Parts: sequence; C-alpha cells; structure tokens
Amino acid sequence: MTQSKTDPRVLRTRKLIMDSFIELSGKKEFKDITVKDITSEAKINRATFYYHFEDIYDLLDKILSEVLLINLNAIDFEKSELNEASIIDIFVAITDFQRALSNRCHRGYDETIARIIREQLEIIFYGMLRKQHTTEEDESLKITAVILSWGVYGASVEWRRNCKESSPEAFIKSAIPFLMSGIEHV
Amino acid sequence: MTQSKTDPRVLRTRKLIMDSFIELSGKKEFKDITVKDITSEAKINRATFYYHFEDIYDLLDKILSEVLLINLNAIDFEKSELNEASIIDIFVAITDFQRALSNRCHRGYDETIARIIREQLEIIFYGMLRKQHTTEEDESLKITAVILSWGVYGASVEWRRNCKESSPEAFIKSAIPFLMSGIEHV
DNA sequence: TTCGATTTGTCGTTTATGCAACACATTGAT
DNA sequence: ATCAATGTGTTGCATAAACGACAAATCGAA
Repeated sequence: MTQSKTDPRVLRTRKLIMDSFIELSGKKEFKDITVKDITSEAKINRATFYYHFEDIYDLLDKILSEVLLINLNAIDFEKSELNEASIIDIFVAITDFQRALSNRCHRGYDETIARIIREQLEIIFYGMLRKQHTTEEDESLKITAVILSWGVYGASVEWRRNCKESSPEAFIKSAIPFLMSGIEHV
Repeated sequence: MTQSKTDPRVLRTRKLIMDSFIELSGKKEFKDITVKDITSEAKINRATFYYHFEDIYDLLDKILSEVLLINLNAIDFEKSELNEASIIDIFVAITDFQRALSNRCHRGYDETIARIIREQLEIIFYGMLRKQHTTEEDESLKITAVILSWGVYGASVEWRRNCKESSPEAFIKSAIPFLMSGIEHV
C-alpha cells in the first residue's frame, strides 16, 4: 500500500526489455536469444540489462510470472476463499495461460514455465490458507500450500497430455474431493 | 557525416515528448496545451522538458521543422539545381505540408508555421545557391535566398487563399519567370 | 584439438533524467 | 479587485542509464 513509486526510468527500461524479449521470442527459440539481441532490439545498453536482471533466465522468470499474474489477477484472491469454486478458477487460469504460451511460439522453456507456475500457485494458496486459518502454525500451512501447488500443477500437465477432449472445469472437478479433504484437514 | 551518435536516452526522450505533443494537439488547440500536459502524458519529468527545449514554442518549432523537412527531403537538394523544376517541387512540398497540417487540427499556429516554413526555405535556397555560385560573395547570395523564401512562401499563401481551383504546379509556374530572373541576376 | 569470434558478466566514469523546492507569472472564480 | 490555484522556468542533488573496457566463458569452424 505504502509502496513509494518506483522511478519512471526503471519502468520504461523494464518495459523496453520485456517487450523486446517478447518480440524476439516470436522469431527465435529461447536458447537462441542472447542478451545482446535483447538490448540492441530495445536500444538500451547491455550493462543496463544487468542492472535490472541477473541474466536471461531471470528475465524469463519475471516475464512469465507477470503474464501469469495477469491471468490470475482476474480472480480476486483478496476476497475469495479457498474452496471448490476458486480452485476451479485457478485451474482454468493456468490452462488458459499455457495455451496462450504455446500459441506464441514459446518452446523449449517447459521446465522454467513449470517452476514458475508452481511457485506462483504456492504463493497464492499459502496466502489464501493463511487468511482462513490465522490460528494455525505457519509450517503446517506452508506444506499444505506446497502439496496443493504441486497437485494442481500436475493436474494441468495431465490434462494437457491426455484429457483435452474434456473441459478443464470438468477435469479438475474430479480431483476436487481429494484436494478439498487435504485443505480441510489442516 | 562524422556526427558522433547522440545518446539513445536523448532520442527516446525527445520522441516521447514529440509524440505526446502530437497526441495532445489532436485533442486541444495549441494555446491550451501546457508543458505540464506534455510531460505527464509522456511520463517524463517537467525539468527534463526544459533540458531539451527552451519552451513550448521551441518544441513546436522543432516538431514542425522536422515534419516539413520530411516533406522536403523527398526532394534531393544535394543533387538538384535551383531551376524551374526544383522550385516547383519545393512549392508543391509546401502546399502538401500545409494541407497535412490543416487536416490534423492544427489551428491557431499560423504565424509560427509561417515563420518556420520561411526559415526552412531560406536555408534550402541559400544552400542551393552557394553550390551554384561558389565564386559569389555570401551576402549577395543570402539576400537572394531571403527574397526567394519570402516570395515562394507568399505565393503559397496566395494559392491557399484564392487559387485552389488551379493545381499548385500550374500556379507557381506563372511566377517562375520572375523568380528565375532574380536567381540568374545574382 | 586449436584458434578466432562472439557472448557474458562486471567495473569505473560520464551523462541524462528524476525529484523537490523555489520565486514568479497567469488564470479563474468570487 | 482579490485570492487561491495552476503553470512556468530554474536550481541542486540523487540516481538510472550510457559507454568503453576488461577477463572469462562459450561457440564454431578449420
């Protein structure tokens, strides 16, 4: 809330870098994109790139997190509870996100994408759990969030692999009882 | 030719400012556009504006000069001589330029536009004259360029006011004998 | 393998931009 | 006419970005 505004120069530069990366990833595969490519496309100095990002993997991290967050932000986690409905919403958001990625020539990032999605899920689940169980100890909530995040992410992998003929909503519903029992068990 | 590249930050910032001004001038009249409007639209600091431009009139100057130059650059002055054909080309470029301006809601700038066009014309005529008369003294060429620039600009005013039914080419052709005699008299 | 070319991180220095504050001018409503 | 609000142009200082250089790593072709 009280976040002091970040320097507009930083916002501009980050946007330039991210836009250039997205532009380039429409032409080349990830492994062929160099930092030099990005900075000359963005017309910024290469040293400036390293001022904002550790390396090209860090950039990918932050871009994907941001894109995923935009998808997930449609769901208002501040208000919604961790129940059947919100789990379905989140699952649909993830499958939408992955579909968007595969439409945009993002190939060869699979492991990175997986990690990012799972990490984001963990953060979200942990936040929601803590709101509902303010009395519980943190460790217990944390491990629940971890297991949930892996489980839901795994479900999305499974859906993409085998079950595209059924809707994501229908697919995740079959897993809801198991997930919810774990949540209520905390 | 040996111009050392200007700092990319400068180019970016100037473009931000100019684009914002052009954007704003589609919504308001010139007299209603403030420096603050421009800088907040461009998301740059107001002090940065004054780093690049003296004031809002200076900005208008440079924007219009640039737009006019793009029109005029279609004509290759480095190669062409100051003769009947090139005068016609220049006259047509000016009338095109003014038509483009009036299409884009630029009202109330008339005096400024007039000055800028005339100054540009003077620069161009002087440059062309000097290439053809390397032996002549500068002062003589300069005054010729001044008179030519006023004359050709005045012709464009006259054409806009009374003679739009005839083509600009036909219109300026009737003035060519007078202009050329002045040029050859140097 | 080896060698040249390219890329990667990092550093120190210079320059452009951000920011807050200022006195002054202009505007607009009462 | 007055007063508050807004815009103007300027300044000093803080910080991001540019630039050039560098050693090390990686890549590619002979």
